[in-house]
Amino acid sequence: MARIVDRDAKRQKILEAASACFAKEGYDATSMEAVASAAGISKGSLYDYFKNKEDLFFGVFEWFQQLVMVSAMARMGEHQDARARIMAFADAAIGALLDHLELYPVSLEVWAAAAKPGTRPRFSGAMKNLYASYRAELAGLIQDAQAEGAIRDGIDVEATAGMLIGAVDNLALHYWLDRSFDPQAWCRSFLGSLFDGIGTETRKA
Amino acid sequence: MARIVDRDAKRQKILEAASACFAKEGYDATSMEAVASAAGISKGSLYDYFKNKEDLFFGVFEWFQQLVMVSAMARMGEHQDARARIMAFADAAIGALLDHLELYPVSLEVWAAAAKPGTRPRFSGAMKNLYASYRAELAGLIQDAQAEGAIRDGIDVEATAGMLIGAVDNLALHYWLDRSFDPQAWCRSFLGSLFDGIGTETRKA
DNA sequence: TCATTATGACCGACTAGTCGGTCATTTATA
DNA sequence: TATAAATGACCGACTAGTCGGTCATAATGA
Repeated sequence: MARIVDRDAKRQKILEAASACFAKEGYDATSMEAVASAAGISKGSLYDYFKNKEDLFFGVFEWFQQLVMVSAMARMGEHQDARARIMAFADAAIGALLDHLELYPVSLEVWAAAAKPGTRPRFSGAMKNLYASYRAELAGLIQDAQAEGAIRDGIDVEATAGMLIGAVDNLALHYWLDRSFDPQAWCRSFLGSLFDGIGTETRKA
Repeated sequence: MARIVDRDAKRQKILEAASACFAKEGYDATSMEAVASAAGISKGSLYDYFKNKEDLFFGVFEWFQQLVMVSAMARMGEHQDARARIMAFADAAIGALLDHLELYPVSLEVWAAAAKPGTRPRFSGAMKNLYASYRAELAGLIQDAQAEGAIRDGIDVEATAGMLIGAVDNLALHYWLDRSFDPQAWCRSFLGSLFDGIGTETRKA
């Protein structure tokens, strides 16, 4: 039997196999034996690549995170218009999550891990960073739009970015749960409303 | 030892004790022995009140859900203005979640349970219903506002309600993770932006 | 080139412990 | 005493992580 020489490639393969297991069965219900078997190696070998189960799962989380990021990047195009850039950002984020919807349960398990005392700091810290970076990205786009005169001054940029990121994240969650609506359409429609306002009273300034 | 006569009261007590355990340690890390001990009974008695661990956890979920609902109701006041009613609805929802923030991890565990094959239908179904009812409630308020002329026609009511509910839910999640911002302020500011619009171009119609 | 040695990937049986759930027994009440 | 409630010892199934050992390949050197 050919011996594997590329450790990184093998690590990747394990992460892929593990992500499928974790997504399908959940963290606790996934045994290291099952992951090893899915990756086509033995349990002992698994421990040559990952210190323990938590490390393996954290690796899966990082891998998934990057997968989504890459998908999102690929979906973002060039846009002159600031408003179009914000739309594209939201579209890309949702699209990227939909691209890998079958792995979405991994995120749910990460949240659960962030709630457990043992793994809390590691996972909650990572989540905090992840959301902060998305928020900062969107906040930057909003400020650009303000500079271009497409979005008015006087709005709370942080709050707007935070709420929108939250809404988009939640959208993926609900779509995973219920496929009876079109998340992209919801998001576009909602962003349109946000830009134009849903109220009938005359807007100030 | 005084005999407990009120089975329902005892059930309540168990649910309270169990919710604290599940919130603190997570579902899998919480043993039935630990719950029994926290409730001041023996493990065997626990099984007189709940068929198995999953049932106990589902009971905790329902209990928590109701707790939040009651909190939210208590926070909703009477408002003539449709816009104020929507603001109050969001305020009440967030406030209610903050009232019981220490139990929030239970929600995370419910999501994780919804991702596991064994418990998926039961928990994902319950979540679906829960969000659908919140969405319907908010959609109703928006339609009322339209009827009153406070919100313009032509917006996608379902999408708006869904996105807002998602944003609010996510807000609680992030506040649980990171206490460095004021969720109520974010939400009010965001709703203000949504009513008035953040764009500078003249709104149609 | 070929024999010797070193490397480390790979394996899977094994340890040591956990925990959900049961049930024969005990305890308390009416 | 009869009945209902409460108990906790016990069981069986399961699994994270370990470790001694194997062997294909790479490195070395004569």
